[in-house]
Amino acid sequence: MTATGIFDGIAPAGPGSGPLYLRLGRAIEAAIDSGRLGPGDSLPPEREIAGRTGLSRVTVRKAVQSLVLSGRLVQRRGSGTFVAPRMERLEQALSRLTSFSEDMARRGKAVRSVWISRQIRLATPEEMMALGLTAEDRVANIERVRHADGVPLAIERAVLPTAILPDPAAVDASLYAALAARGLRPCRAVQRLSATNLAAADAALLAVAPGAAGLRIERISYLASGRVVEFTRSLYRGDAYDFAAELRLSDEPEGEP
Amino acid sequence: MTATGIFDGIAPAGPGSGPLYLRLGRAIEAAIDSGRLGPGDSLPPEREIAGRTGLSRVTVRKAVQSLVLSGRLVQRRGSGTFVAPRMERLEQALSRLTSFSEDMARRGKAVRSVWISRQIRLATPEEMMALGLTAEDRVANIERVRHADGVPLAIERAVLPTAILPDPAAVDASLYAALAARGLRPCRAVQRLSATNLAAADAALLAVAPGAAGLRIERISYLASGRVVEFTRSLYRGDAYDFAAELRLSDEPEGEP
DNA sequence: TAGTGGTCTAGACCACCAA
DNA sequence: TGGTGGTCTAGACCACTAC
Repeated sequence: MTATGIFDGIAPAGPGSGPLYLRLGRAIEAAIDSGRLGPGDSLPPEREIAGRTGLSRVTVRKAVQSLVLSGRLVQRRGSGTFVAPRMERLEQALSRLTSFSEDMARRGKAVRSVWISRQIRLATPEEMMALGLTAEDRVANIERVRHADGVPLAIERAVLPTAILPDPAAVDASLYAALAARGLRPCRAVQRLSATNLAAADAALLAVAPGAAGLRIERISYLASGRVVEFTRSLYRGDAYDFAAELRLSDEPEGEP
Repeated sequence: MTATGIFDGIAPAGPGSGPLYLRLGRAIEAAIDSGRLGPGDSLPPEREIAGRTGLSRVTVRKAVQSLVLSGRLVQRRGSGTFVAPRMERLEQALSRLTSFSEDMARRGKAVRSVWISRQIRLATPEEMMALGLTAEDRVANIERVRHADGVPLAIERAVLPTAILPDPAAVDASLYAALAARGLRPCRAVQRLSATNLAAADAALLAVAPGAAGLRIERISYLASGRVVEFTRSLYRGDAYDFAAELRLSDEPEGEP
């Protein structure tokens, strides 16, 4: 379906205000919001939009780019530009220490991991800090892209002391399962979340546009003894994940117990 | 300071691989990482970079734009392009129900709120769902930009049943203080976090580039009685905030206690 | 007033995909 | 092979800032 009439009133003399690329962007977005363009529908070729609106192709591309960035459109070279399919957002509790594999299994999703790296190497200064190691210590480094039902959802880069995980190749689908087999499953973790624009390389791994918003999560996990188990830096697709947290009013002053 | 020699090896015949705008972007980023360009330093004008590298200004702008998006550069029209100042990241606990004002006061920050809107209006369908209202019910709508030490950090859009807050104009610096004065301070809340690219309007309110990553937080707060107090949708600057959460292994099935 | 970033154009070539 | 998006250019005008 190629909606007609969406591109009226964009021309320099037309109504609306502000830069032309913003006006065109709003017009396309309105067409999606109103349902005149539905998920999977194709937009006309950039050259045709340019012709119809009287704009240059550069300007059309600038308008489209902003919508690609915000995840409303998808572009495929050699194929076309399409309205992005409705993305089902996955919700994850922020207070329970679960593993990705178990989490997805509970939802009935087919999990797949694409390995980026699985090796033993020296710890970086940041990792030494997090894991409490020295410059001579080595770490098991595990990096993978997590998929659920074929959709890449997250990049996970974990480092563990070799004392905890001597052989990273032993990790199959679930890191926590491998740890549990050794009796070293963490029972507590501290996480830090922030939002970031995905760099080109990470964006490619997650099949989103460079610069798309992602959730960066750093997690340090501990055994009951207080020993550090893992230091994991993950990048989640911003359009695919919701993290849920429950807050309680605490009158106690902050500080170590 | 205007570093020289940063722009070598960018020309079409030069080394490196991939699109020219990516090569130039990497070169500038490397100059920042290596310290040859420090916070506050200015880049040469776009036209000069174009001249030195043999690229067109459009290509130079594309390279610079990606760094502006990721927050490494700041552009000021009529003035120039500068390396972004180091941003101090604020950390906030995700398990404690605190108010922005109190949180910042505890850190010794000067808090300021810029009001966007303060009104009584009908509830939208989404707000009816969240607050448990009907189509006839009205809500107090409070929208403001939160600043700490002069830096815009978050956009906060709260709606409350008029039964809870009959007069939104009574809210001064702190919403929670106003509620506490009426004996209606929430003691529990459920939050959902996700990452998103900030739309142009929101980005402008937060003084970041359009498309920059932001953290979207939806919060529904409750009284001890279970009555809903507020439904708040906030957008936090991705470059300014870290949210911290502690996770525990829970073997119990999920559900209400 | 001079210089900066912001917008816009017309046209070109390349890489990729589908028929 | 024809059409699509991806990259790139040279040049123009505007809006704003600093002086």
